[in-house]
Amino acid sequence: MGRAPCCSKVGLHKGPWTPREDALLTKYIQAHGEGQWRSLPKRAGLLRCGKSCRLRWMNYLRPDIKRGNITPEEDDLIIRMHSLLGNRWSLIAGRLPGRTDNEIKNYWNTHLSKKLRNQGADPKTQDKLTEAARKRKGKKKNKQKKENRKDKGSEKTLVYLPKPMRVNALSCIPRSDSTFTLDSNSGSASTSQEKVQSLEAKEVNMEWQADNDGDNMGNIVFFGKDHDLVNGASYIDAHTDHGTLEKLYEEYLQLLNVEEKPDELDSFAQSFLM
DNA sequence: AATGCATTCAACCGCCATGCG
DNA sequence: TCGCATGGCGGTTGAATGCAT
Repeated sequence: MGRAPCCSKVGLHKGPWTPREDALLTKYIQAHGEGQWRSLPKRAGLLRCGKSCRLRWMNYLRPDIKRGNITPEEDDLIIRMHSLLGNRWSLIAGRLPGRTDNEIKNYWNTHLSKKLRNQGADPKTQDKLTEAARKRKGKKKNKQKKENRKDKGSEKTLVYLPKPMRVNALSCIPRSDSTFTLDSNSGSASTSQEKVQSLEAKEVNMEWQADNDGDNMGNIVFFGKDHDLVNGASYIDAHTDHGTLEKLYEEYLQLLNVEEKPDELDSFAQSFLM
């Protein structure tokens, strides 16, 4: 006997959503907000699994979804982010406002992996963080690895975190008022230890102010709690998507510093992925 | 026009993490 | 500490569509 399914499958609709179902779901969420996915279908009058509702909303119906082709700049960023993060689609998506993890995953599988292959690169070997990601996931296959890591002792590798920004997939997408909060850590302590402690202690709420007169991403500026610029380098004044995306990627490179600090990569990955 | 193969992407599935009682 | 409910993630599937013959 396994675990009970997330919802009763009996009598539930499957497959493509109808416009009516979309309308019901959208209307309900607009009125009551997201969450309580398990009970949502019943309350919304939908014969769907809660997970299906959530997926439909997250990947398709949300008003802030950016439809349309992936731009070359996004394309480039996805490739490079993937080289750093591996198949962490939600994390990658979090850095591409308006894009969903599913969309990026599909785009990777259909376009980019092929593109890389054509260029003579192995799409799979790109992901330097895949191992760390797998460990985090704690899937059965890797449980032994996880145990081994435990056995190495409780010593926690210190991680140098210049100015990591934790941006989840949702928070990265501008709300209708174009202002939303990001979680970020601001690190300015002098030693690694202090940095980590400082980073853990400080949660700087940042606002992403994006003007609305153009695309989803216009000029973007990060502010600290008191609307001061955070850490100087966190200031992004990008007049193009590419500028913003490039900046984000540069930060990742800086954070990872893969070649020079290989031992720290995994720890960083862990902390970053938390 | 008909057929078969290739590609795309929305949706599903199973698993894991987290929060709560 | 344990078990359950729920949310979230990544891998996979399959229907729809495009394209070549």
